Amino acid sequence: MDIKAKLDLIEKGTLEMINTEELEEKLKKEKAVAYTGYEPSGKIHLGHTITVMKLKQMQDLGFKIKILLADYHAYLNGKGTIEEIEETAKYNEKCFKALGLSDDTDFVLGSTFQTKPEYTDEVYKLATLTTIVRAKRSMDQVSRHSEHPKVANVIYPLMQVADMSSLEVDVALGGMEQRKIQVLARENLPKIDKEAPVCIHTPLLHGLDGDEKMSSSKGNFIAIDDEESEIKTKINKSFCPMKEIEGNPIIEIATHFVFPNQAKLLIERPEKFGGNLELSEKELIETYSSGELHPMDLKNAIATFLIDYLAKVRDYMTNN
RNA sequence: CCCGCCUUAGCUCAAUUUGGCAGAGCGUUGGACUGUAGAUCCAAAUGUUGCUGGUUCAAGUCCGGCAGGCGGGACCA
Repeated sequence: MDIKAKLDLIEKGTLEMINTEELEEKLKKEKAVAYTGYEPSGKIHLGHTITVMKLKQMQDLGFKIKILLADYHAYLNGKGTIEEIEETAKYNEKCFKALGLSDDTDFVLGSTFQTKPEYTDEVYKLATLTTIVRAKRSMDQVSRHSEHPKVANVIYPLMQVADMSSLEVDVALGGMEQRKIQVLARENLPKIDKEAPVCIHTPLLHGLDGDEKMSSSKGNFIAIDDEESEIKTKINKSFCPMKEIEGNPIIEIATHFVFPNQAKLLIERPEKFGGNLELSEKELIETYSSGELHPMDLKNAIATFLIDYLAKVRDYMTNN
């Protein structure tokens, strides 16, 4: 596959790449490193899965994949004691493997390197380069909002920037909520004589309740190891306004999971409502916006799809 | 180190001057209405009132101690 084709593949489904020219250079490298950091989370859900799938795709294209299990970051973000978080990290590692990343994937626990002298030295250097306002702003979409924000909130982004240098990352992949931290890295790493990675941002999934963001703290997600019945119930309870595409979580699941995976979505429908349909992405959008496709039929189709799509994951989770 | 204020349901907060059955909104759950969800309407559930000792027939409320949070002051050779 030529480089142009690889670039197109990587760009597919992303919101932005900063920037494409640099990524092209990275693609000429032998084993360029792509990384994503995740705060250990009680459940790995479809939102996480968007980035994991992108990592998997890049792995297939020859990238070395490093996943940071960001235990200290979670700790700084008030997600629990470091012991609890490390338990969760183990579970998350299993989830990521279940999603199909190969054995060549490096899983790195943050605390294994984030206290080393070279690392803290870089954090301190970054601390002298970053204003408090800038650091706080970079955390707007990432940190828990507290009436009593902690110093931890401004250490967090500095560490994330230092991670990229310590893990020798060529490409940093993350959801759009990471953008401000990533840009901070692009800006400040060169100032401490480190190379800034290419930054790639993927879209955020709306919560099943229609909330801005699917998030484990809000319970508005499909977890990758949810039971079949749970998937059905959750999809059925989901926000899904008739004819509306924008901000519709069920349509988003179709866009981000069905169609990258298969050309058509089978909609099983009783005869009295028009009988079965097989729709391409474009057709789905048209049919749904026109009102010809009822939300309930779409929901049933999506639930069926997800149950099948996540079957391998459930198997892996129970057998490993 | 000193002083003041705060801590009540998952969340935001009520519970007056003067101690008298711990409440509301939001959220959650369930029903009604929709061939989904939401919106709307109806209904329900939920408490170690931060912890602890005391006063009292009776304490969220008064007194003491402790913890956590917030603000201020002091110290600055």
